[in-house]
Amino acid sequence: MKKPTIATVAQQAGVAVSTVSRYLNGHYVSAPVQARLSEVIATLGYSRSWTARNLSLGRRGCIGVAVDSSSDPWFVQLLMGIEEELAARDTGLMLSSLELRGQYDPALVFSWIRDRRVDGLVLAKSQRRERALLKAAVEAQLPTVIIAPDEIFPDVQVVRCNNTAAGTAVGAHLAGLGHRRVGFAGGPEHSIDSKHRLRGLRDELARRGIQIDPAHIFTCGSYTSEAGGEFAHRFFESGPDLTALVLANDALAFGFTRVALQRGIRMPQDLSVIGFDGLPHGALFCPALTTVSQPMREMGRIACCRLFEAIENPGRIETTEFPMALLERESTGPAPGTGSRLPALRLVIPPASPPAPAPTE
Amino acid sequence: MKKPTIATVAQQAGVAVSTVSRYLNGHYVSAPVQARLSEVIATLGYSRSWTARNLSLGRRGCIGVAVDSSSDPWFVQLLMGIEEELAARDTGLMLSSLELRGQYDPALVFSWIRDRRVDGLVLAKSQRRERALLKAAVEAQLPTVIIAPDEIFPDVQVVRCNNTAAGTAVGAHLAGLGHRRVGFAGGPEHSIDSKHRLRGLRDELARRGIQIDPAHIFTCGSYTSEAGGEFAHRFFESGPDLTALVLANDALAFGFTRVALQRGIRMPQDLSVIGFDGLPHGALFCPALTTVSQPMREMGRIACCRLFEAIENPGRIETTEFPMALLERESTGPAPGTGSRLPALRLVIPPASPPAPAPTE
DNA sequence: TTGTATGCGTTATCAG
DNA sequence: CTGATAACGCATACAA
Repeated sequence: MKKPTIATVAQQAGVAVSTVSRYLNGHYVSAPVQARLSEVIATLGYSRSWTARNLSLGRRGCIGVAVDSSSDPWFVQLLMGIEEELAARDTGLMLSSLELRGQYDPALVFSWIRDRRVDGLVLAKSQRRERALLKAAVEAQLPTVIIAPDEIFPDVQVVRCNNTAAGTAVGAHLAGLGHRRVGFAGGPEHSIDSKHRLRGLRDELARRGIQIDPAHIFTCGSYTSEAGGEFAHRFFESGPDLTALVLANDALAFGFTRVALQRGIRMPQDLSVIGFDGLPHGALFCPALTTVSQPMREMGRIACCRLFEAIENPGRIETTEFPMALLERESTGPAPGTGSRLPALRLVIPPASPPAPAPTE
Repeated sequence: MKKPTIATVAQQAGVAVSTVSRYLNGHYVSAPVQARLSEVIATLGYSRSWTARNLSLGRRGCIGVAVDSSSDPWFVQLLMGIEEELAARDTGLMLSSLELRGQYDPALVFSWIRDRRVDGLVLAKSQRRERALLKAAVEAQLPTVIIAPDEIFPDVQVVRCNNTAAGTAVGAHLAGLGHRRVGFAGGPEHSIDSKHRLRGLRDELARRGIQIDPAHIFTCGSYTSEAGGEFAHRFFESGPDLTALVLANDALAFGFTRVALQRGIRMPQDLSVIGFDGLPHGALFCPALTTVSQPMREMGRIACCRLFEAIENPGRIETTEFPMALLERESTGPAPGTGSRLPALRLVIPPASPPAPAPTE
């Protein structure tokens, strides 16, 4: 018993295939025929072939999604949103980690564009090096939307967050806690996100009469936790006089926190630390990382919507901006008050009774 | 200027479309024709339509991948491997998080099966509740492979890890560090993985003359970090006499560690903790979590390979088993030696000079 | 409102 | 080895 096709349905219902097609696509069909068709389709268990439909329509039935690494926890949240929207549209997905094999290799995405292997493209976290990719996509007239680009790209649809406002929120938060000596550690040299986050922070602090010493504006060189860890060593060696440090993203903050903890720094008693992005596993750390979160899932969803709009109706270029939200966890606290902050010796009393000693058998 | 088709190529080369098709699929074509075609194709920039090809071959050109949540860090690693293999085969992918909207909903995957929306299915971490799904797939004769099932499923291809051996490795590791009082905290009640990991651990310890007190075998009820945290509270309330605790996976260990740290437990000095899975971000914690890692990316890759084999040549049922590898990080250490392990008072000396006191402006 | 005929780009079958 | 030609399943002008 073969799978029923549109022809089977037409025959069973005593109408022409084109009528069935129209019915399927919501075009005009008389009420009685409509009823008959819905019945026949149900009893036959018919479902249309998306492959054939796509061929006829000249579509691929799938979109391409490219990102530095598809295991990036930030991207993963995005993917949830993309998945959600895609499921609703019975559309597939092709994934490309630009750094899948350890080094940057956009060849796959270029081939998608060249061969029109996908109906549209979403690029997450595009940087300067993605320019060629964007250019190719625009020239091929392939609908494209970029999410949270860390560089300025004209002529492309953008879904991003308001990083300046996020910086402002951090400034307000830290100032509210009484911090007056605040530092900032940026990511890559030319990162627009870092610049915006810093600007928001600086402006908000300035508004409250607090200046950031230019010597306390650092750069980590990248957005990885490794870079955060390396920076931490440099930071503590130089022993800057700060009560709070803002890192340009969560990954940096993770790496930094780990090294700080290893060095015996108490958080937030000795130093308040805050990141950006709102990665879920930041809540698992001890102390849990205070951060400013992006609505990543929603961003993924909306990016997909925009992309499908563009596929159906090309030409529109628009930017959607989301707010970020302060996620107050445990790594920020009141600024150290009076007295020495250099605890040469600390007393720690475990709250619960730990396991008794192991008998030496 | 339209996109060239196989017909364009045939015409330009002065041969029939069927010849071009054969050439494209690596069938027999005379050398001169071969040369001519490769030339024409290059100058024309021709690339074939996968949609049309799939229609003709009766394929969908994409596979379905289902998992509890596509943001699960374990799955994410798997996805890298899947992505890798898929890219090599120009195949798309449909994603379904079974718990995308907060509750279990396999409807989407059922519809994939019913409508044959995908060429094959990979199910990650299947549990008892996935039985109906598996049954439907088998009945529909849809090629399927399951990765790391936590339940016994016959008649399906399986890619899994050797959990018993992993338990053994943990046993050897802990015994080597001098631990003699070891506890184990399992996941869900009926988890096969938990059982196997425990069995390996127990057997190896027994082999070395160490018994696990049945009272020291706990269950967390699930595999989440929340469950790990809740368990930690119960665990410390009861104050069991242990020097090492093995948790059935990394997520549990994360939750447990956090609570332990909050309670002032030093790790590994007071208690050694170890998990299973080898999630990358376990290395970011302080202390970094010692664990037994699965080669997740490779598992994803191989699962895909098996799936494609099954698609081309159905019928074969085989199980591929991978070894797990001890990943020694910082949360395990020598068992506390002689003397009291109850540090009523501890001295902590920060290794580096922390920031100087903030002046009270 | 419905039916007819044709195209979408490939692959496979079967003669030559 | 190569060339016609019939599927593959659906959408859509165009005619009725």
